[in-house]
Amino acid sequence: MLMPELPEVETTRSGIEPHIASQKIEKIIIRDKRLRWPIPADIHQFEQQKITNVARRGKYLLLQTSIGQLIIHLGMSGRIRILSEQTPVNKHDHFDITFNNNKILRYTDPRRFGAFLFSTGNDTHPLLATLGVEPLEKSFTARYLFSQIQNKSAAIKTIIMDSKVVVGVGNIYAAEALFLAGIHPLTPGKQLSLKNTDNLVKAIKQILRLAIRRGGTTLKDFSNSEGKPGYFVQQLQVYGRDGLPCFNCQTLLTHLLITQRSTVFCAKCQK
DNA sequence: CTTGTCACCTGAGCGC
DNA sequence: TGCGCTCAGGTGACAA
Repeated sequence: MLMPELPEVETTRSGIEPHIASQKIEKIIIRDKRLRWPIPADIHQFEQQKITNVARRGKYLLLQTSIGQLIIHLGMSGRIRILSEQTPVNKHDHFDITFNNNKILRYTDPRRFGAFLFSTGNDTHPLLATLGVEPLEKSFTARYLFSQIQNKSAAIKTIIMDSKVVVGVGNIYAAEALFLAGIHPLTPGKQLSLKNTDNLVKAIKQILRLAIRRGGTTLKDFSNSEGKPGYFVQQLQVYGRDGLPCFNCQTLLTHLLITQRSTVFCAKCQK
């Protein structure tokens, strides 16, 4: 099973949007408040509020209303489904948001690394305040990333996974983007040329867009009770392929730990 | 400021 | 059949 990265979160966002946009929250049912942070008791103030927008910032899902927004993070094993009200509750179903159209948004998360929080008024939640740029927006340019890596000796893989620099690039797509760009994951940030930085930015955008397109087709059953995540596995070039031949040059792929994260790359294609 | 390390949590997969 | 071990990983907290 793979973790929800930005493409999976975006696919979830676009999948739930038609079911809950403009709907009124009837009730918030909390079965286990012990997520990464305890679910705040006063989150119930969002009951009777209408969802005005279903947005995403990085890997955070934002259910917006006129009094503020509900913030959902899927962590590593979180999943959201839209179900009918009588669907039986299973282990790890930690909260429901019920709507006046008789649908419920059910959050399931075995590892409880996710979050269910909120902010009110015009406040920016502290978790969202320090986030960097969205990788798929125009503001994520070669020049921007180049300026961010100038004084950094950290591995480029670590830098692109830093949410203060750019959001939504997790371990899987970081490895894939570096392969696509032909860049060695350990390259110190400051050593990247502007040209290589440009290649990397393009690779990140390309890999995320492709994954979102895939998700759009393979995840579309997320709203039924099976809710099987259909990820991007069949497209992965390096992630999880340690010791297997590079699809490009047949060299056996190399495994490395970079800041405690498993990293696979091709020593021949990535310099 | 940067950089590195750890904790949180549970299920899957494996060796024995 | 089942026990115990390791691994997976987003991200905040904290140390250096």
